[in-house]
Amino acid sequence: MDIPLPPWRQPSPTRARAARPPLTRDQIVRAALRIVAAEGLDAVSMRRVAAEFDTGASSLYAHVANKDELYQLMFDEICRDIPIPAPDPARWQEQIKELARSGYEVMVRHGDVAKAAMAQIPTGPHAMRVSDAMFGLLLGAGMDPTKAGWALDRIFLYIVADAYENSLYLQRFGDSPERVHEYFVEFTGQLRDYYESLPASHYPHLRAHGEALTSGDGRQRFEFGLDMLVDGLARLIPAAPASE
Amino acid sequence: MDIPLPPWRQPSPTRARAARPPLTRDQIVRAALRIVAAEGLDAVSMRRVAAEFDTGASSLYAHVANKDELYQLMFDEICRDIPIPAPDPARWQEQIKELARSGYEVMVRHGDVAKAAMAQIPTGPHAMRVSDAMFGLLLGAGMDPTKAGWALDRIFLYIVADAYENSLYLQRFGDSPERVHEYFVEFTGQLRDYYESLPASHYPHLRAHGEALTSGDGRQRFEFGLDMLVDGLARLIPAAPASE
DNA sequence: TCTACGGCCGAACACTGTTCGCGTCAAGTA
DNA sequence: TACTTGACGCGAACAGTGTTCGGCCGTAGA
Repeated sequence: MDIPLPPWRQPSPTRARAARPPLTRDQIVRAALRIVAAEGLDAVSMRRVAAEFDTGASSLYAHVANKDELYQLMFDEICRDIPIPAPDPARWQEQIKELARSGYEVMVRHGDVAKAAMAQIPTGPHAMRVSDAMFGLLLGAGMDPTKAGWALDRIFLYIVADAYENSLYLQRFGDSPERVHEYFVEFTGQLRDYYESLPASHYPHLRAHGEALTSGDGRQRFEFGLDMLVDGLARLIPAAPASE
Repeated sequence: MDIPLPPWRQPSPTRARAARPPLTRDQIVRAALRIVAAEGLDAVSMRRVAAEFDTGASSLYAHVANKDELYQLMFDEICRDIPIPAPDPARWQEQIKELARSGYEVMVRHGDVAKAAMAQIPTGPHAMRVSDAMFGLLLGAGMDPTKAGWALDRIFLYIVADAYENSLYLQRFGDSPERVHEYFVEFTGQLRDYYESLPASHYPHLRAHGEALTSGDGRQRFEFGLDMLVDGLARLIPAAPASE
């Protein structure tokens, strides 16, 4: 039973079980995020992630319950990169916008992880840190806790939804990030032409304002919607003069 | 060649090619919507839809380019059910909310078709009819076309995103629609307990307001966010006193 | 020293969207 | 009336997917 192996039959030439570092959740999550950044979320399959460690998909299931949990872990890992501002109640509107922008930027930078974030109550440590900070800003502005909780929910829904929508556009426009802008210009041009070619009898307003409907890029639109939300919030502060 | 078939070998017992009505896009789309209503969007596979006509998946590809186009057609078909209010500029805020509520209701009623609507510029005839109406309300309120276009975009993003999130919750809570409410109550209860069990050193605000954070159902939250958006909109009307 | 256990992993299952190519039926043309 | 053409119907197959099963092995505990 203990016969030494002949030299031409080593226990798999050099690599197999030689000095394999054991898998960990963190390594798996980071590998998945690497794949998202390089190839998009659709490329993140269990087999693809496992291939990053020269192994099969089933090896991952010892560390991660299923793909959904992997998504949650990826989202939480990303939230680590969102900076938290020190609360300054006088500037609460601007601070909410700053935090929202940070979150949006992080999501957009990490491609379509936003998809994994939709419809998840944030329960990871880093996601909750961001939630707690935003909630604190709302409370500090003088809102009652129930409305602050709803506002928190709505603002995050907006951030995640926009980031998700954005990622779907990028995905549709092709894989080359440097060509995205010209594809975008071409696409909005076609869309404007289409609106302007509609019969005015059926779609009078779309027909008349094709130019306005296709103006502005993702950032401008995000900012515009953020203004809408925060301005609407100002009405909910009981005794404050809404804004300066 | 014209020998009559022996009685034990009829041209497929009774049903096969007897009097098959030809497939049409409309029938396919309606069958897909039937499946969504009964079994959820995840059950809508090409094979499943084809099975509704006792045929194979490949038969559908003569009428529908691919699954994405089928999704778009389903979404547009649903938009047919959204009633369009006759514009009354004096009540523009309430009318925007009515139209938004109608859209939300229709999406929620049709389960997770909202998923198919995210990141789609609406180009179907019925979807554009709804867009044109909402755009008209915004213009009628006195907004300049560019801002009205952005507002249109943001409002629909909000509606679709919330409906989508809602459908994901329903899906997660199990298949029985009558049990959804009690699952919801149980889930929010657990979530509240979880928040209240957090270390106050790390998450002071979440810890302190678990009750407030888990209050309100989907409708209340949708309405709250809608108020935020429309109130924020009121600031953009040049010479109007914001509201009555 | 033996035994248990937890991580590793190939194979398999039941799916998915989509394509290929063969049939067959209906309408148009000579 | 005979023939051709073309569109639709559809079984089979391809390349994927998430997940589970069962066996393997190396290490840690009794």
